[in-house]
Amino acid sequence: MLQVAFIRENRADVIKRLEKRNLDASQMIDDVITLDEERRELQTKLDNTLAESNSISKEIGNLFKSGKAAEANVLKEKTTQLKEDSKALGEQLNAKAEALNNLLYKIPNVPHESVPNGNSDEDNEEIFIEGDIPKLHDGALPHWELAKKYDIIDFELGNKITGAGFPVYKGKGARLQRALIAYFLDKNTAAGYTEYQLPHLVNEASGFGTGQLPDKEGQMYHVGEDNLYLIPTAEVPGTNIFRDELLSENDLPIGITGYTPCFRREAGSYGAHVRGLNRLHQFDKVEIIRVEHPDNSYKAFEGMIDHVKNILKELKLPYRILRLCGGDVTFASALTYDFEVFSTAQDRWLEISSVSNFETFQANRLKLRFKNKDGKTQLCHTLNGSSLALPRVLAGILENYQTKDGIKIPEVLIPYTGFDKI
RNA sequence: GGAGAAAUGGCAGAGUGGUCGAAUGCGGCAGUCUUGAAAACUGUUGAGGGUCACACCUCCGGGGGUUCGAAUCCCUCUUUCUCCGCCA
Repeated sequence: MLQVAFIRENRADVIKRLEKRNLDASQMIDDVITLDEERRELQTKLDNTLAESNSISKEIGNLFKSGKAAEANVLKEKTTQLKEDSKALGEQLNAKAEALNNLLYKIPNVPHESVPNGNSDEDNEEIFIEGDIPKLHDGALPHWELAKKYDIIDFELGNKITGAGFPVYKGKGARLQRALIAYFLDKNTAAGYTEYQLPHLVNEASGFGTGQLPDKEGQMYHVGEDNLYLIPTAEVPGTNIFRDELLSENDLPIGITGYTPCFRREAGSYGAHVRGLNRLHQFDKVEIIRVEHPDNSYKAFEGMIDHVKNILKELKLPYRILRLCGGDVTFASALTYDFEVFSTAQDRWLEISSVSNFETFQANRLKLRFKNKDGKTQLCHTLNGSSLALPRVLAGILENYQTKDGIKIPEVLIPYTGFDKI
């Protein structure tokens, strides 16, 4: 969430920049400022009341010690009213602070200046494109047909065991999944990221920390009995490592990577565009997460982009990079670049990675701070990106690498798969 | 699952009703010494709110209570450790 002090000091600018999200935030921003003023006023009143009763208590202590019990008892009566006052003020203050917080939770991050205007994914800006789109033989198939033809992914079996959106990978399909995970992790660790194995269920506090709660509660699977959530992305456990942390400046930058399955309810998405691997309830992803000094976060962002580019280049997949427009950039993000791979047999682009800089938006919620050179505490910047999400990369490989007599395996993956053709 | 113990600053660890935001050690920062570094010595060093700056307020796992006054007493929840049981 945004910092109140930042909103207060940059009121007009915040409103103007939020307009890029097609959001008129002026009312909310003004409410924040008013609520904050009221909150501080109550706080001062409460503080003064408490100060008075603290000093009386001290006096009472001294009087008792010097044997003046009668005088002490007179003072005791004075504190009764103060106690009532401070209780009432405390309740008002809590209510005010809660109202302020609830409002702050609803205000999205301020987009970076480079974010283009726009309403939907159609307004995203293509900033880079690379790789040759292969000419496929006649009768080239979309990946769900290929999966059946070569018996490497069984969607119906997943339906039987669990339900739609939980595919079963078999034989070379399963091995290819494992190969991709290992390959991605190796690339990430070679780039300096520390590998983590993270929990696949998280508690409520973690859900709030990265902002899935309270808003996107319906998108996560919830384990009611223990009040835990299945992670929709490794970002959640990975970033919550740093919840309530006060780092030293020397600790930065931090880069971690981890493979996890991801679970998404995807309530409300149906139709032809979700066929096959295009949209699943459970899928695999290797994530990269960075904690950065604010001065360095955009440089780090570029570094992450280059890193993902390098992987796609090695896989020899045709891809493009989009700078998301104000209408499409996610709630917590200031700047997001999406990577899309061209799926030749479907004749469409598939999103395979999304790299974002959240600046201090997540860190403010997480209370992730560092002590700067002057000894002051300051919020860190957080960033994350997929490196990479498996299913659509797999779709891209199957479709782009298909030949009349089998699917070739990208060269860099052969050491991981142990075979060069499906 | 049963029995017991515990949760304190960046970390370790004292503190059982007022003089405690909290001893001590480590770590961090600054300085002295040194060609430089290390060691040693000296000083400094929790977080949040509030203020131009002070003052002041809050915080000793979370929540509630007793009391004029709570890190300290009571209730409750959570977590950790030890022993027993079960077990990949």
